[in-house]
Amino acid sequence: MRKGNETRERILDIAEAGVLAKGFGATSIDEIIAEAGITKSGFFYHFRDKNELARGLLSRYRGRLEQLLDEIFGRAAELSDDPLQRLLIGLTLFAEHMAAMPGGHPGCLVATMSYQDQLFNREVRGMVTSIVEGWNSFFRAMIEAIIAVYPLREPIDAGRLARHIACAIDGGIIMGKSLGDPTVLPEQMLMAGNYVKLMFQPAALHALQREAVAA
Amino acid sequence: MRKGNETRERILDIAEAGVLAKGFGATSIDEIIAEAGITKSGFFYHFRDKNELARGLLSRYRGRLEQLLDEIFGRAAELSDDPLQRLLIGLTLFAEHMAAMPGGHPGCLVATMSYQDQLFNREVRGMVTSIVEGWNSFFRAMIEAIIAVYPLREPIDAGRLARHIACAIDGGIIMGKSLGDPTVLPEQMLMAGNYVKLMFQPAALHALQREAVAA
DNA sequence: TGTACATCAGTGAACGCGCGTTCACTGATGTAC
DNA sequence: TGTACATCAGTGAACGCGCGTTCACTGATGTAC
Repeated sequence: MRKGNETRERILDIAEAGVLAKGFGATSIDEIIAEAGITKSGFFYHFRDKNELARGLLSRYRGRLEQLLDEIFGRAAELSDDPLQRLLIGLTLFAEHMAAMPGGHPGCLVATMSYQDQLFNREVRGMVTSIVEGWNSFFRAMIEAIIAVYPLREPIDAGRLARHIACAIDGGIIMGKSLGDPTVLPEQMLMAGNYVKLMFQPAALHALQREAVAA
Repeated sequence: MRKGNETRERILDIAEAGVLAKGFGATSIDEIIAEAGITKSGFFYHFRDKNELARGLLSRYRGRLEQLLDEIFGRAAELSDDPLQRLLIGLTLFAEHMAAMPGGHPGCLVATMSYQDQLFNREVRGMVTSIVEGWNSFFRAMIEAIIAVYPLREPIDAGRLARHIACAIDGGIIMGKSLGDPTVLPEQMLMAGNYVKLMFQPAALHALQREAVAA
């Protein structure tokens, strides 16, 4: 019987929507089971307690995020060999993907949950931290690849720039939500890409500058 | 008797700490009054219900934020006449202010509350939106002042750039919280300043470029 | 192929606790005459 | 200056509801021999 897994996924879907709309604490088990059409004991068959629901939500979220990033930046890698172009194309595709979502991006589970972390046990809090770290190191690796190809006079701190991209995206999710404006997130993804471009393109201009000085 | 107002402020202080740590829904009135050393009825004397507590929290937060921005960017205005320098100096002072806070910045009330907005009535939700809009238009005004002084060939969208600064800061708050690293927020404030600098400084380089082409 | 047993995917009822809210009351301070 | 009344800043007890969790039980499917 595969029916159990299907119910589990349905519970997670309903819970995720609730958490994104109201926060984890305000999303009650009663509410979830009413929408899922099962009894409370049915819920506890799938999740031993509410912390395990949080874990389930986060691990599924992590998986989906990784898959999405792989798809999008994999496609970007097909379109260009240059690591700078790959990042820029990837961010553009990412922005288009978000813009195409009906009603805008649903919001970032991790952001919500990191604001309610007192509600969780140590294990769940550790998951939140490690997802954020993974998100950062994904962008960091891309930036280091760019640095390897575009040698610069002034060193660029890859960690800072990677965190900046991630922060702009997280901030874009929150602001989009606060303002009820789904265009903020894709716009800010493009802004982050433009920042990276500006940080690396001056290298070309500096070359021009040297020529001008020499002439 | 001024004692009432003092108690009200104490309630708000305690509630604010709770909301930043756990979210609004998870911060109970029982918990607040236990720490404040009053009874539950004492709480309801000051706030007719929990929505009014949210309103009180947000209006105090707005006032404090405005005051802080006035101080910091007022100081920046004393230090330079140039609108670009003012923004850069202001963001640097802001970053230093945040870095100096013991244990890092406590986090952004508005970000937390915008994720739990189903918990509030229409009035409170409107406050959240208007605070975010105010935050954006503050930076927007500064950027428009820069644009007025630094004429550019390609127009820069002041709204986007203003939102980018705000998003980077909000994202920095969240990421700092998730990672337990208080250096992320000041770092990202400086990164936002650097972005603005890069967007305006190429103007000088473009002039060089034209010369090089002409030569 | 039939029977015995195990596992899966739940049901139904009850639990105690903590939540936000209400209500009638009170003692200390402020104000009018 | 004294008295009457009003307002301020709360107290204390009770309310009903919704919450997460537990427990004994069950009927349908899968597996071993």
